[in-house]
Amino acid sequence: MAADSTHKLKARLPRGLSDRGAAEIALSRTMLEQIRTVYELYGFEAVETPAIEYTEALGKFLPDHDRPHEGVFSFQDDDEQWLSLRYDLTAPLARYVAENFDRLPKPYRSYRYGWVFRNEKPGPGRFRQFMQFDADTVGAASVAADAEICMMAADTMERLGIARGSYAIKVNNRKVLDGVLAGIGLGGRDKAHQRLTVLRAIDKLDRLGPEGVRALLGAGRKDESGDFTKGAGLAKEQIELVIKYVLTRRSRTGGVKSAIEALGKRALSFISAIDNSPAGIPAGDNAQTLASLRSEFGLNPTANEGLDELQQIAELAGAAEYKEDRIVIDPSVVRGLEYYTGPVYETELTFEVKDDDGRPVRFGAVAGGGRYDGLIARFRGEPVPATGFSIGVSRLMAALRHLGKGEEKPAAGPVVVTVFDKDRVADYQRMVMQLRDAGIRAELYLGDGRMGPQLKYADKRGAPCVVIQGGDEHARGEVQIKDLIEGAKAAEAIASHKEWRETRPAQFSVPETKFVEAVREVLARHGIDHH
RNA sequence: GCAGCUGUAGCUCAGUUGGUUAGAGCGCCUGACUGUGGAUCAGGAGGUCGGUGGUUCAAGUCCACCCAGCUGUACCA
Repeated sequence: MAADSTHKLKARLPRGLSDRGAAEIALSRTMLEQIRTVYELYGFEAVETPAIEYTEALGKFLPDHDRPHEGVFSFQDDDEQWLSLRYDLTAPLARYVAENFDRLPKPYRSYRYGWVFRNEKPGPGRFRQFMQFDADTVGAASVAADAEICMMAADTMERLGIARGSYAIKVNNRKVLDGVLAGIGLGGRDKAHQRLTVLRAIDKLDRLGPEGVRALLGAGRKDESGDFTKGAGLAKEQIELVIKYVLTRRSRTGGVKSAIEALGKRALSFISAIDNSPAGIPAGDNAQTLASLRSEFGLNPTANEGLDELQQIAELAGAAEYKEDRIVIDPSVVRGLEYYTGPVYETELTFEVKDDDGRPVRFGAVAGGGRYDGLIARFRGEPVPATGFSIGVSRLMAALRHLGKGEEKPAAGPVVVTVFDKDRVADYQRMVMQLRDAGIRAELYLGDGRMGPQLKYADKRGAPCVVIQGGDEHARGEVQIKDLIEGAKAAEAIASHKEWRETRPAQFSVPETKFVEAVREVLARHGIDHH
């Protein structure tokens, strides 16, 4: 392509993807580290699989016809086999476990994180490439495994600095849903499509409210843009039963005092304060919820089985002091319409997040999971019970970033050693090395320019201080150290440029032999880490 | 995918009922200030007005189609 100045290439990022800068990477690294710490504490071990799998291994979406299923990034290998970028970490884990089944300890407890890809419409907290962090227990049929994962989810949120009450681990069971639907005459193979429509409607309770769900269960619903969604076409009594079921959870509303507390870590420090906006906390009384569900729907054996499991989870969690302010039974949780077979859970943030224009932003669940006893069986022919969950790190991070109201404090930059005299670059380089040997981030100014541009550069880099040695200092065996942070403060009181330059605020001279020590003191004064 | 709204400088926006050479603030660069980041002042660079076609003597402005973004909705393994 010719470098034609009138038709230059437009630099642009494909939508749904994002570049990340230093501050974001630092935050991400901290979050991953904190999640990992909790998972390790629970005894899970690390495992990693590649981003690409055979398409057939990822699910039922084989690229039939000529083109692969939309939503998945797929391509053909040399041998014409279809490959796809993974769209979650669960299907690849199932492949890995099935392939290495004989040598893995059972139950096999593992965690992994990585990028996953979905080719769908992006939105707030929805990306085409995003990071997930999963933990799974394979080979344990006991609901104790599910209960443990719910507790771990709660621990993880708190470890990430999200205060109790500002998140909720909501639990439900697919068997209860199935039982309830069978109870209103939606059992059986021929009603599968209608069942799906009902489940989708239930899933929208948070977003549309009971009235919206009612409409979707009946004739249909018209949204605010005038678009119409066809409903499930249920009769009045059926609708009321489903609504009754969905609203069984006793929710109460309360204010969130401080959603984010004790973030401590510097990488998270840009998250300043959040609104004290009241938010609905999906609290409730699990025992009451269960009792109501049982009296209404317990006659159905499938539902009853699911309720037993939910009860065990609630009891196990409760015995470990994980009460309803953390883990709450919520009949409206549907999740993963396809492969979940028993308990399902999702984590929601209960505080409101607003965008730059002050409008509320809906992020949806930041983590989710459940029991998928059938997934590994696809590879092995024998049922292998498994349960796990996944944190949407990218979405969670997007939500937390929105709380920061845009102000991101970049991490401190390196100490910049300026080049005063071009003939003495070697000397300056040696000073840089002395700083580095002392464990201090440092760099030589590598650009061209006089002192002005060099200091401007240091300022832009967030350098805590610069080192200057001109001819005069050199002759005296001294170096100048300029504290840029202190200097910026002093500048507020200085009005004239002349005075500004002559006073040289926050700048001092030290003997050459002591300059590393002096730099170290400046860093310590500003609380900047170094070895 | 469907629907609504929006596209003017790097960013936020103004631009009269269609009328000379399309503006402002912020940001960026240069200088005042030849050994010093800020502030102030002066100057400068930066636009095929999202694209294409049409109506008109004349289009940033009106019309059609396309593209992109935002919001809602659908789908989401």
